[in-house]
Amino acid sequence: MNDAHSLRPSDIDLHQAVREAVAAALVAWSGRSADELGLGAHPELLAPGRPPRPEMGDLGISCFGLAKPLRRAPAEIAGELVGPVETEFARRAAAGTLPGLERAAAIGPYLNLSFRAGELAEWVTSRVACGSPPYGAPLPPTGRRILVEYSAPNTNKPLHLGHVRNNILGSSLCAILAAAGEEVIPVNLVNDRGVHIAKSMVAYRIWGQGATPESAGRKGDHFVGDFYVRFGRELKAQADALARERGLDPESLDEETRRAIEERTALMAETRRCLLSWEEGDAETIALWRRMNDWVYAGFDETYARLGCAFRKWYFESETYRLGKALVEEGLAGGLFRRDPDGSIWAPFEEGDRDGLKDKLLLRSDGTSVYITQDLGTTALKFDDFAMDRAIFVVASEQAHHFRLLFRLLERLGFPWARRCHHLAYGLVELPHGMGKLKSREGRAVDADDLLDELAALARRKAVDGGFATSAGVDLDALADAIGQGALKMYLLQVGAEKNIVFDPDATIEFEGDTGPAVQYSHARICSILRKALAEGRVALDELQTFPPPEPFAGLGTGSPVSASAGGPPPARAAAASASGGTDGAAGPAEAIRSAAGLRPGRAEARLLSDPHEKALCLELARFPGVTAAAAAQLNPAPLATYLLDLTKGYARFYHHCPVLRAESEERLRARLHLCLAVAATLRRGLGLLGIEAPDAM
RNA sequence: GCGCCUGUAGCUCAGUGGAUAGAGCGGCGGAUUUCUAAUCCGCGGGUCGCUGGUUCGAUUCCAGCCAGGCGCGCCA
Repeated sequence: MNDAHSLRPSDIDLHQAVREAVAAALVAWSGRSADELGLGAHPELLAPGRPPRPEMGDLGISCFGLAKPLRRAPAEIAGELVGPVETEFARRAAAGTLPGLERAAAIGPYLNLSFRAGELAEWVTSRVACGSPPYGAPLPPTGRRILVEYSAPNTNKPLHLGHVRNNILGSSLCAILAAAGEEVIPVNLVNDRGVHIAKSMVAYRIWGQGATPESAGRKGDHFVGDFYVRFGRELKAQADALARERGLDPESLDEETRRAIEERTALMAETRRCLLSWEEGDAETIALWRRMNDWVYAGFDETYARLGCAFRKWYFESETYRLGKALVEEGLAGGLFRRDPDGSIWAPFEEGDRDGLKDKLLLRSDGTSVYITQDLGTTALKFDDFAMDRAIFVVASEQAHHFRLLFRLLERLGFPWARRCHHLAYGLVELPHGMGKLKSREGRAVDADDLLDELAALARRKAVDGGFATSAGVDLDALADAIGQGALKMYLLQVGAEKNIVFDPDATIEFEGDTGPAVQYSHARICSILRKALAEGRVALDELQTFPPPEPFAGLGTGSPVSASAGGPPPARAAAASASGGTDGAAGPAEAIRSAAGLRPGRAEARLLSDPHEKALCLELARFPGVTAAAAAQLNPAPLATYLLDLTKGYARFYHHCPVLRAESEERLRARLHLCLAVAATLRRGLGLLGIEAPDAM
């Protein structure tokens, strides 16, 4: 607890430490308080940036913002600040809280700082491994609790590409927030009732002939999805026939007419009967519904485990769809809503509402609820369950309007937490060439499992063709899946959530350049170097500093309600991370690489790191705490994804210019090993926050 | 008609109220037969959609316009 309070970001974050030091120097020099200078209100005023050319300095501070409070020209301020900054940095370097300065210089209105390379390397690498906390490990608890709802599948069909983006975004966000010290509660809200489920059930009754996923040898969610697709096909046939009976051309019906005709088919009549008997609690119908949903959950379980998604709690629409009615009645009684002559209840919005909202139906004339009614109730239920400080809904941007309405209505109903709700919208995943968006109803969706399989197969082929992963004991299947997912996740997370993505299933995903596998590859090569160093006795195992390994955020939960209630064995692929590369036993060097990420802190060898590539790499490492903090603050994994690609490029340059095992001296070898380990640890932890595995060998 | 999102290199995308706007892919030319070449180095490539405003300074903020996407009272 005390540690949590005494820890400041500047203890591990170089940029923060620099900002604080410059602020102190500025206060001392100007004789004004930080508040007078506007630093309290705008701490980013002194945020260090990167000068355009490396020879100008490692970090630069723009003095434009100081011109006004100091009533001096920016270039003058920069010039006069050089001395005080040097003094302050010298003091802090002596205390070990900052690396020493090699040079401080004003270039125009910029105050540019260069560190002594060795001290920078020592400062950064020791904090990566042994900072409190080390890079990527969870920061001390903020005391805040954040609920993140994501995935939200339907139980009539398997997950598709749209869910993949949602799941990857949602699970990564959970990991990033947890690393920032937030208590994260990942939840799933399953749409397990309604017409679409009834359609699958009707189709199964007619054509299923008592088959099961086991008897059919089909994954449960696909098994059920097949019946949903079959229903759609048969429905179209029946509707076409009906249309022809009436002398209409089935191919040229407008949507409204088609729907009207579909409603008159025998299949839809059966579907309505099914829905009704479900609502009445008919035992046979409920039993079938349970059975089919359990099949689906078993299938989801596998896919979630494979993707690394887990939930602390599952909400089911079958249990929550009646909620919200009472809130609407309450609002009506309180005069917030109005009842129309037909009995329907509405939330009125003024003409010219600030969000452009129009009157919204809350209860139909027959008293049944609509989508938003149940969401009102479900959201209230979530706050009752967890009393969280924030609720984040990871849902496609198509529903932005729905969530604006939802939050406004909750606010109107007087819930103080309504303002703490946030819709994290993400763009569509579109197919190229006007193939349209990925809706399963159109039967053209890219299936999630197929996609993962295809990527794994592609990665496997590349590994085999390229002569990779040849060492004995490598689980090629697990490795290929880790790489395929690495490619997919980095591809999706690199792009801002708000943007639509064009996804070409044929082109799939690249493995070279700015890609996940490139990052994984760098990590694997570092592991390889360390393995060799250990094997050759260049460095001893007891020189490794161990601390709890940086596991990806596990979500504190279970894969699915099925395994939750059954308390079953962990999903088959849950151990993929540890199966994906190590060639040694648990106590061997590979295990040390996994669990240990750095040499002991403060080793003098780090001071030998003076090559420009080494320095550049250290500067890149130093950005990590700030980047993860920004990702958490913005609820956006993208900055972290691009950072890891940058770090990878920095490492690759170092790798090609600075031999490690063939360094000119043993001291230098150790120093470079130290740096490599710091990079590997940072890559590993960063990848973990994106839900990407870091195999030890590729 | 209204609301929200997007518009940056041939393509896919980063980025920022400030220094000469970056990366990957694609193209071209290179790298002591490697600590794993899924790598590295070099070259070429830009009216940051258009117009105006705020500012010492705008690709970034504001307004209008253009183009594309998504949505807008009984689907979820």
